[in-house]
Amino acid sequence: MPTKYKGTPEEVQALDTYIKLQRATETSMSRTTAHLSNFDLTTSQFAVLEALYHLGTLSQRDLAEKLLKSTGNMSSVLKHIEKRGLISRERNENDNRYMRVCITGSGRTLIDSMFKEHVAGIVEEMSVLTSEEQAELARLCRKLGLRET
Amino acid sequence: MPTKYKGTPEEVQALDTYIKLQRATETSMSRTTAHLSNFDLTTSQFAVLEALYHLGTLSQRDLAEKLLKSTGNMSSVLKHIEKRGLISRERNENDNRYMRVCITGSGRTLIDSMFKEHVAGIVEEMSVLTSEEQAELARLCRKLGLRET
DNA sequence: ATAAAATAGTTAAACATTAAACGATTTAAT
DNA sequence: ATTAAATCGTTTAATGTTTAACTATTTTAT
Repeated sequence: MPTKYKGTPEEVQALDTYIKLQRATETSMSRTTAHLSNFDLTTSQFAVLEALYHLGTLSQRDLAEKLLKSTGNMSSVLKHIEKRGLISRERNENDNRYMRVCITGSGRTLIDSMFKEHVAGIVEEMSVLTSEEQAELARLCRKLGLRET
Repeated sequence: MPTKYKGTPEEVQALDTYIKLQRATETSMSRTTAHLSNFDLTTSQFAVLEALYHLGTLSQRDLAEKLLKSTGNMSSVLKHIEKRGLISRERNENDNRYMRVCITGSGRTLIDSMFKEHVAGIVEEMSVLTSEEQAELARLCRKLGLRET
C-alpha cells in the first residue's frame, strides 16, 4: 500500500513503513479478536478481564494505565462487565479514593473457558513468521514504541 | 511487557510479539496523530480527507474498503466533514446507488496547510529505526498482514 | 490546623465504530 | 418482462473513547 505522496526517499520510506505497520496491526488484531463475540465480549471488556485474571486486583487507575486508556473509559467498560457479574468493585479501605476491581468467579470461569482458544488464534496468526522473524519484529516494536534503545 | 501466561515457548513468543506489536502501534499512532486536534480533525476524518486528497473522488464503499471501516461508519464520518464543508457528495448518474465523494477546495486547503507537518511527525517517529530496520519492519508487517509470502 | 494542591473516579458531550435492519437501485436468472 | 439476488448507502442500538468539568478524598505546605 505505498503512499501516493511525493517526498524524499526518507519520507517515502517512513510513510511506507508507518502505513504497513498500521494495516498489519489492524488486520492481525481484527483476526485474533473476532472470536470474542462468541462470548459476548468486546475487545475492551476482554482486555480488562484478562488483565485482572493474570495480574489480580487492580485500581481503575492502574487498569487504565496498563491498557493505555482514560479513567473515563474504565468507568464505562467496567460498568458493563460489572452489570454482567464478571467483575466486582469495592472501595479501598485505606484510601477511599481508590476502587479495588476484582474478577469474579463467573468472570474467571469465562476466561478459563476461552483463553486457550484465544492463545491458539494468536499462535496461528503469528505462525506465518519464523521464530527469528518474530523475535526481530518484537525487537523493532520495542525500539519504536519506547523510542529508546 | 511480557505476559504472565505460562505456555509453551512457541506460545510465549507469539504472545510476546503480539502484545509488543499492539503496544508499539498504539503509541506510535497516538504520537503521530496528536497534532490533528490543532486542526479540529479526528483521525478518522483526517484519514478520509487524506485518501480523497491523494486518490481523488471515491464512492463511500471504496472509501470504506481503503480505510478498513464499515459503510455505516463512512456515513457517520462523512456527515461531519460534509457539514463542515471539507467534502461534497453527489449521486453517480450512471448508477444511482453510488455516491461520488469529493474533497472540496476548503478541504484541500486544509490538508495543504498541515500535511507536511504530518509527514514530518511520521519521519521523526520512524527515525529511531535505521533505514534497514524500517525496511525489515515493513517486510515483516507485509508478511503478517497479508498472511502470504 | 488549615488552606492549597494533587489524586481517583464519575458524568456528559461529542465522535467513532459495528452489526443488523432497511429502502432504493441495479443486475442476473428464468 | 418479471422475479430474485446482489449492491450501495442510511439509520438505529449498543458500546467504546476522550476531554473537561465535577465530587470526594487524601496529601502537602505553611
